[in-house]
Amino acid sequence: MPDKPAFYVTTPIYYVNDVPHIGHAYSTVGADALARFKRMDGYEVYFLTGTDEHGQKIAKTAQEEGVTPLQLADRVVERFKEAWVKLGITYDRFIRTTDEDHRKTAQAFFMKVREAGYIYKGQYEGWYCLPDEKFLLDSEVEDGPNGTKTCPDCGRPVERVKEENYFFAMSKFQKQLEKYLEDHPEFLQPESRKNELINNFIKPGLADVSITRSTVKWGIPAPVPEETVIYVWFDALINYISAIGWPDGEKFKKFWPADVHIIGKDILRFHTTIWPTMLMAAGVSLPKKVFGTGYINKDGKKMSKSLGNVVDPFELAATYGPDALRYYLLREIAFGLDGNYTDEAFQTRFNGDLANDLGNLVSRSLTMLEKYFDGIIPQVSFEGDLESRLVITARPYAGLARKYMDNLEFHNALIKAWDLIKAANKYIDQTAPYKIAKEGDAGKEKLATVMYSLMESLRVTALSIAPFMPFTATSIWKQLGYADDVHKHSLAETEEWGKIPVGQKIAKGQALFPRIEKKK
RNA sequence: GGCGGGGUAGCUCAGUUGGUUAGAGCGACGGUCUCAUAAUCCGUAGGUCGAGAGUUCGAAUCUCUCCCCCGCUACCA
Repeated sequence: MPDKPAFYVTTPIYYVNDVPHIGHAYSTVGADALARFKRMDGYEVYFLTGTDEHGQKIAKTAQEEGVTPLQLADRVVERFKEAWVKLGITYDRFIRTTDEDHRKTAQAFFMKVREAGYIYKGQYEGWYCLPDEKFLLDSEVEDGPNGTKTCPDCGRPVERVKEENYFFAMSKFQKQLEKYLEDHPEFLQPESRKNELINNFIKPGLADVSITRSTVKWGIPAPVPEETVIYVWFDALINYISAIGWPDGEKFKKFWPADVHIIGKDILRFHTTIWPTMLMAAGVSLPKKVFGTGYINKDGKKMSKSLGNVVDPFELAATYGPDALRYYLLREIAFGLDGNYTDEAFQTRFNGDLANDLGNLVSRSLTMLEKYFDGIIPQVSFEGDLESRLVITARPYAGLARKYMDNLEFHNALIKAWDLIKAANKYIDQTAPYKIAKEGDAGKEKLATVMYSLMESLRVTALSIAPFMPFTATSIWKQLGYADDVHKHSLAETEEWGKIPVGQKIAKGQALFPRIEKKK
């Protein structure tokens, strides 16, 4: 078997201090659509997701709940895994930063960077709140009376302390990083965030970062004589290579460098400063692309627990189906921009695009095939202009979708997939098979052509939407009478016309997307 | 304050390197078919392209000034 080209996509590893929410669902669904698309397009894909489990916050939350940090993490991890099953996420590995191989790799990576001379001992200076046993940043402390500083949590005065820590000499990679960004314009995406990052963080100068914490206990022990743990970010970022067996695992050799790290815009910074310079320090090549997604607002406002306007994606998926949620996220919002969720927009997308356009097309087409040909796909007898128009609509999809998917423009790929759906609805109107049917035997050949063309349209549609709406694609595929798995088929098959087997018996099912009755 | 991104039909947005009457979807209005989830399909809607000035034979698209909105400016993940 010839070697397939490799494709490696990652999501962020989610911090287990919070249960899965729509932001997690968004980036993960996007990564999944991309992974599925690439698989269908002939790539050997490795799709990584997981959880980030170390750090002071986790330790604190666990303590408050009277469990160990690991117990807390175990519980939240289950929530994530369940969530991803429900949304049809096809990850290859769910990595946890508490996994043994990750811990070892993180330590080895630390050693490697240290041996390379980029880790040194230094003084970390900052504010410390003694009662809370907590380090605070300059930006976190608040002004107290007489020029003193106070703790934002408890209001008590903080003191200036020094801690001996290990530092990563990020500043040494200033020039190298700037050059890399210049030479690789596609590295930092979306474009709109690029200057923001470069001007704010990179050009002003990279500062060395303290990468050990002796006051934090919950973390990976640093491979140094002192008792101290590796700073969570240094630990977490390494997941992308520990998951595939850096430095000499087979998977690492095959899949690294990653094709794209999909992340939230809030952590774009870490992925375009610390991460690339860490890799430079260790002599590892850099990922090809880092893509920051936007936030999803509710009714134009930031979602927050205090506002009580948090949208539960899993409730939506349970009510309207996982594909309705996936479709909304990928079609309504341009990946990379901030998006908005409203019940109205969801309903409009659902009824308009899914129920009326797609669901109804499947329904009306299969019903007619049952009525006119007992559900058996007839031999096509001729092809006219109207049929050619369907073919012409279907054929360019694969090429355009490849281009869009490489730029993570999911919404554009979906718009193109809908071209055929719309064209097929129009085709029915233009050919009016229900009228031909009344002509009896005289129109039989013509009717066969129309019905065959419709089945072909559905076949191509099922393949086109499979990466985005896997459950729906499977349902259409089965209704078309196929016994195998639509997801095992290839994107290239959308470019061919006339593949659905004559004589195949369809099996019409229930409505794919029952219309949502208007509220209010 | 600094840096960045935007202001285009009622709403959400497209508008490549400046070039004929500025586009799509949704909504609205009118019409049509009847296979279908009262779905589809067709037509209509006329927005000073934030404001002003400039460059040009010609600008939504380039330059300048101004107004408004948003994001980033944290060794928290």
